[in-house]
Amino acid sequence: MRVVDHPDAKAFILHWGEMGTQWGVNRSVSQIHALLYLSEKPQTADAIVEALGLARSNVSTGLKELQGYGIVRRVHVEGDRRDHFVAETDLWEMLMRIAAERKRREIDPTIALIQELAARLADDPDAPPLVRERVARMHEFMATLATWYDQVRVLPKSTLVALMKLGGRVARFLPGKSKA
Amino acid sequence: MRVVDHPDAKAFILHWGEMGTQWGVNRSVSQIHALLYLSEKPQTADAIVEALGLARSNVSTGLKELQGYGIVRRVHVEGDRRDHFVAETDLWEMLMRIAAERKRREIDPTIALIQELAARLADDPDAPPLVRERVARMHEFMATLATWYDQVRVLPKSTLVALMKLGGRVARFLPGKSKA
DNA sequence: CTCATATTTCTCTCTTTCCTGAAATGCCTA
DNA sequence: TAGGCATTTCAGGAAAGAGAGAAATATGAG
Repeated sequence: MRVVDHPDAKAFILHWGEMGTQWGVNRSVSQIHALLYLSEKPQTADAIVEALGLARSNVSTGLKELQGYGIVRRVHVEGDRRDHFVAETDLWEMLMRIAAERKRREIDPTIALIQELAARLADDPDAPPLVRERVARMHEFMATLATWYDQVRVLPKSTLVALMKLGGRVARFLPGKSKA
Repeated sequence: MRVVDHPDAKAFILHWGEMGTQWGVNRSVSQIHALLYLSEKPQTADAIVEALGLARSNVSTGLKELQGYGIVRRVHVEGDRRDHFVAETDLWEMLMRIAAERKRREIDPTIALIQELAARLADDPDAPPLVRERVARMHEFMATLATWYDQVRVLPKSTLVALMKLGGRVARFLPGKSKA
C-alpha cells in the first residue's frame, strides 16, 4: 500500500504543496518533497509519478530542484538500474539547508546589489539625501542579519536546539539584563 | 523631483519588486512598499500611480495589503482630502511585523492542520507507523519553532539587537559551553 | 558496439495570477 | 442633502508560471 493512499498522508502532501506556493516554491516540488518525507523506502521517479499523478518530466525537474536544495538525495538500490530518491528526515537539517540555499540564491545577490547602490549614492551629489540614507540603512541591516546567520549556522545542531529551548531566557545573559 | 527619477532609487524599487515575487508577494505590492520606504513625505495613491505606472485600482489593493502587514500606514495631511501613505522605516520593526503576519496567515494554520493529522494518525490502527511518526515529528518541530518565536518576539528591540550583535557567541552561555 | 531502458530537455498548452478600466460606493463640503 | 472628489470592488483581458508529452540524450547490460 502506497503512502499516498492514506487520507491523512495525502492531506499532508497536498497542504505541503500549497504551503510551498505561498513561499515561492512550486507546488509539484513541494509535493514530491512531502511524499519522500513520508516514505519509508527510497522511491523511484516513476513511483512518484504514479503516486502524485504528475508527468514524468515534471517529477524529474522537481527532483533536481530538491537536490539543489540538498534536502533530497539519490540513492542506489541493489539490483535496480533506476535512480531512487530519499528526503532528509532531520528537520533541523532540512530547515538549515533550505535557509542556506535561499540565502545563496536570493539574499546574497540582493545584499550585493544594495551595497553597490549605496556606494554609488554616497558619491552622487544629485542623490536625494534621504534616499541615500535609507538605502545605506537597508544595506547595513541586511548585512548585519547575514553576518549573524553565518555565525549561527556553523554552531552544532545540539547547541542550536539548546538555544531554542532556552527561548526568551537567552536575554538574561546580556549585560544589564542579569535579572528576570 | 520624484524619488523614482533617480536611477539608483529606481533600481532599488525594481529589485525589491522582484525579490517580493520570489517570496510569494506580488510585484506591485513590493514596489509600492519600496517607493514609500524611499519617500521623504507621505505619498498619495495617485502619486504612486504616476511614479510606478500602475493602475489606480492596483495601487489601492496594494496599499491595503501593506497595511494588512502593518508596514504601511495612512496619514492625514493638513488641507488635503486625499489619503497619504508612509512606510515603516525602522527595519527591525518592519521585519518583525512581516514575520508576525506571515506566521498568522500561513504557519499557524499549518501547525493546526498537522496537529490534527498527527492526532488522527495516532488513533488509526491502519496508519503506516512511519507516516504516523514523521507527521508527529513535523508537528513537534513546527510547534517548537513557534514557541521560540513567540518568546523572542516580545523581547525589547534593543535586546534583540544586542543578541544579534553577539552572534555565535551566545553559545558560550549554555551549560557545558563555558569555554570558547 | 548495440539495444533497451532510464532520464532530461524542450516546446507547446493550460492554468493561475496579476493588472487594468469601468462601475459602484463612500465621504466630505458647501 | 446634493454634488464632487476619492476610494474600492469587480469582471474581463494580459502576462507569467506550471505541467504535459514528445523528442533527444544518457546509461548500462549483454
